Amino acid sequence: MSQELRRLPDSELEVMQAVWDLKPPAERADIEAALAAHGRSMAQTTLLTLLSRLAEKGFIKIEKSGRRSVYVPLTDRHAYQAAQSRSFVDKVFGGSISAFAAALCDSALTREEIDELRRLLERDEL
Amino acid sequence: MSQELRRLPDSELEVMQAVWDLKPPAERADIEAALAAHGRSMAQTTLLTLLSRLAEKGFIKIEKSGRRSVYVPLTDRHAYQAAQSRSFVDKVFGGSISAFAAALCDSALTREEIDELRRLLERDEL
DNA sequence: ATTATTGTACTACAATTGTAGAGGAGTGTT
DNA sequence: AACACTCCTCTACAATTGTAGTACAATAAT
Repeated sequence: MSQELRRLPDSELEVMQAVWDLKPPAERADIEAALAAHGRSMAQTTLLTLLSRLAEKGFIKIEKSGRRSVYVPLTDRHAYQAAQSRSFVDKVFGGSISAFAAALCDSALTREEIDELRRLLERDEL
Repeated sequence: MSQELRRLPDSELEVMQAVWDLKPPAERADIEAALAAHGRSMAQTTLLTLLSRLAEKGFIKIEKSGRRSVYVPLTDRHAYQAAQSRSFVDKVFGGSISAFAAALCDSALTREEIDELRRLLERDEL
């Protein structure tokens, strides 16, 4: 399964998010559009470089579909998010949940977001 | 105040955490010990390099105290934690609190930690 | 004084990250 | 067929990051 799910650098993560957002047989143009929709633009070759790095890291698989290539995610977004969340709390808060909670309340999240988070955590608790 | 509080690379963050942990006139040996206490060891010169990088980035100030140098934090740990939390939720969850909550419940935190977090958020909500 | 020890500043270097140009292989156009 | 347009693979390169050796200054030990 998820051997390590190492942290992806910002640019690669942005591309990966686009790949996860799209329905699997995603082509370069689709990914480009998805990124653009988020106000993120880069040279085509830059995007292709990032995609090959993601493939090297085992996050996606690049399949040849004639001339074109299609990019298929090999990792689970939720698994990645969970792993990174754990590692984030450990690295930034030394694993302290109370410090984490304090930061969220402090200024990381708005009051509305905190309310929402609390509600969601309660619901999931059932 | 907090101009940007850019994300620190892992190694620098570990050192910064040690500096934050110690009472302000921290000497290299203290920081070294604090790191060791967390099972983290590195060559003295490596530590010094990281400290100067932290100084370059404005996170600490290096003061000469005779032969020795003392390392003083210039940034607030809580501000850093809050800023990084916000940026983490944005980058990893696209700003979605519900996705964030799901990840925490999923496997990022243990059930006990989730309980604790929920309790803390509720209390802070008052 | 002479030498050993300590503490820090510099220099070094490979790996990673962000970005993109150059160039070759198909495809569509005329 | 010849040219233009696409798309992708390679190569490139500066900045950042992780780590540490060298070298020099000051202090302590003999």
